Amino acid sequence: MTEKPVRTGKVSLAEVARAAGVSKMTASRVLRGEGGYSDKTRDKVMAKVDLLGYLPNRLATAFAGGTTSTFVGVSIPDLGNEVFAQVLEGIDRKLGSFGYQTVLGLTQHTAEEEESWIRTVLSWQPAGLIITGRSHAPNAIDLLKNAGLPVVEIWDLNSSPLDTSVGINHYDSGFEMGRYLSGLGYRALGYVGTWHNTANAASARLDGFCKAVLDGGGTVERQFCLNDTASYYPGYYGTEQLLASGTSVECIFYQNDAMAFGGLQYCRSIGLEAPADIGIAGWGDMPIAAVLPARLTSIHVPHIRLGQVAAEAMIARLSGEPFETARNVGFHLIPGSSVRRVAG
Amino acid sequence: MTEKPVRTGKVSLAEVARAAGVSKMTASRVLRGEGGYSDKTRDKVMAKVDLLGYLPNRLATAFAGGTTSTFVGVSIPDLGNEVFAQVLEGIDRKLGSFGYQTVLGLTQHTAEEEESWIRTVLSWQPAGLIITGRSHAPNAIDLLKNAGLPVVEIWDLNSSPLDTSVGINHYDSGFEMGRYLSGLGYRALGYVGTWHNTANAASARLDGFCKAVLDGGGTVERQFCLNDTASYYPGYYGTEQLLASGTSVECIFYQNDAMAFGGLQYCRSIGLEAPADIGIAGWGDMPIAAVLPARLTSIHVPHIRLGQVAAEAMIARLSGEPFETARNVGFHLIPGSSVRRVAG
DNA sequence: AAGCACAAAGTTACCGGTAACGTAGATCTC
DNA sequence: GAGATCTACGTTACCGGTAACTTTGTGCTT
Repeated sequence: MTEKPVRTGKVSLAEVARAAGVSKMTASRVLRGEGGYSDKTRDKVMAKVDLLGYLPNRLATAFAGGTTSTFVGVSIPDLGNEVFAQVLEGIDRKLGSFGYQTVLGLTQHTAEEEESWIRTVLSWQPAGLIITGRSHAPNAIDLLKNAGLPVVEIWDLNSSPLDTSVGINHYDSGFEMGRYLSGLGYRALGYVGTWHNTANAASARLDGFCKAVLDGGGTVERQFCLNDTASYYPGYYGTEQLLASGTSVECIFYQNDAMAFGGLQYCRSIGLEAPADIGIAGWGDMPIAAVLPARLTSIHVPHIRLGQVAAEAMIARLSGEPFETARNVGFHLIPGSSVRRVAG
Repeated sequence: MTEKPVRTGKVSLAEVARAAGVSKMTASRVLRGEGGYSDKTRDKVMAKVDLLGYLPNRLATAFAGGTTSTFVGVSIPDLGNEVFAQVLEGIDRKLGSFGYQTVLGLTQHTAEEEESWIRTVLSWQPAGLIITGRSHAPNAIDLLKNAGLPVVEIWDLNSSPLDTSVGINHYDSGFEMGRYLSGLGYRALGYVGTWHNTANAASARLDGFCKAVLDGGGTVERQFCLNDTASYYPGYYGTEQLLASGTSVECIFYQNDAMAFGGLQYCRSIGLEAPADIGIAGWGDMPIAAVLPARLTSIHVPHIRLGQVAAEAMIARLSGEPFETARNVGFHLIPGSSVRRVAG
């Protein structure tokens, strides 16, 4: 049995200090580079750190100092929707580069899941929370207010947020799409999206869209896929349902590009081509749009950037630096060629 | 100035106990439902918990009891690749339902990022770690071994893992695709993927693929997109590069379905249709495949289930229950109609 | 050579819970 | 009715760090 040079199991600061022949406090100072020790002492301590494979216990540090942890709780509805995955990627990369860790929570689009997650994650004394959406359970709001930590609400811009909001105005983006399609002459419009029992950004888009279409004298036929992820197949299936409902539709607006692509494929499968036979509009300018032969009419949103800005907002709040109450990262309409001008 | 009923800021167990007129220990017992207190005492304590809005400090609990935390570190290369997003979703949902929290780490496909993340996350005393891939930095391996906690390596099945492995045999999946395409008569094959400076599952697939193709007397022309996310556009662009290289290629195997779709679109843009003019094969059976007019030849992998099983493995290890050293969740080839039988 | 400033340590107490053990009073047993 | 047992608590110590304070030693002034 040969003795291993590196110890298994936990090595505490006290053991390092004992091995180096100094006090815990001196070892602590060395490890934090705080100063107040000689070069010789530093070398002695660091040598033992390496030898013993010491890993600091951040739990103890966070707990002891009253200094907050480096956790940031991030809640996202689901990851099946590429858009949210990108936002999360933007957040985690930026947070990570500043030494913070993302504690993930998938809320499945329900306020109850969100509340329960908030309760749990708060009990871990996070530095702050980034949560998706602006509508929360009343209890959740109380929890967040009482916690007294930075809260960044993302996605749907909230001009009077709990703390800080980063996102875009989804209502406006829907409205702009509605106005654009109305302007092209479309009157009989359709909408295909998913439905979760929550007021969310997608429903805000739909509201804005309907307002613009109705203002223009048109109508909107809606089709929802219940409790589904806003991905390709629900777009395909939802379109089938919508077209089977009997009402004639000249142009369909989808919850996002993935659903729009699914819809495009369904239309093609029954011999309808866009934009000749039917108009197709998506939302989000998702990666797939870049490879389609005809540019998909959509709304461009800087997803990754949105995540990064949310993380920057969190870091600013944690450093005590100022940050706007509401930061709009903006969107713009991409006309595309999956719709066309039609006779009013 | 009206007094608010609910206190802001932190309320400690000691304060609750004092308010209820009992000792900290009794309050602690009530909160944990451990027994050893009267109904009257329970009610008194719970009333104060509600009144003061007490939230337990799990940091202190985890720190104190020596009981491990409920954090599970999960490292994933990136989220731009839908496949990983789905795996993560499977993991987080399952972990969450057992009361564990996911601490996310995006390693950007580099062993250095992974090592630095492992070091950081270990210092938070997680209950366990789920990490993607089987090749790690030597230091990272030491860290994991010394940490003495459950480690589940996912994605690329490892028959002699650090601890537990959950995944599929990527080499075999590539081999099977290679054999299938060879069997159809394809000899001049192409591969389009991304390249990161790490031995990863995708390169194992390519190795298996090449072996099978070479065994069948064929050749493989490779095209890599450096440091890119395996998504639609790199597939499009990589195909352009491959076809521009001059060598003639009858059929292209892609790193995944998203890239295959990108490739399909590029081919179409230059007048090549699959399977008539060129064969196209993907990998992963991603959501988009469900809405394409011609079934994409691919390898089906149960992504979400893989994540769930990984989480189950972790939970089993944490509960001290047995779990296989290596659990193969399996794959199967989907013949599809984006390839065809050709003259040998 | 006494006095002082400062560098380089060590000591003590504490963060918020929980394990382990102690104890007073009620109930049971024979 | 004395001892045994049980219930319902309270006390103490500790987890692994760090803040705040104290002590020791060294060199420099004057």
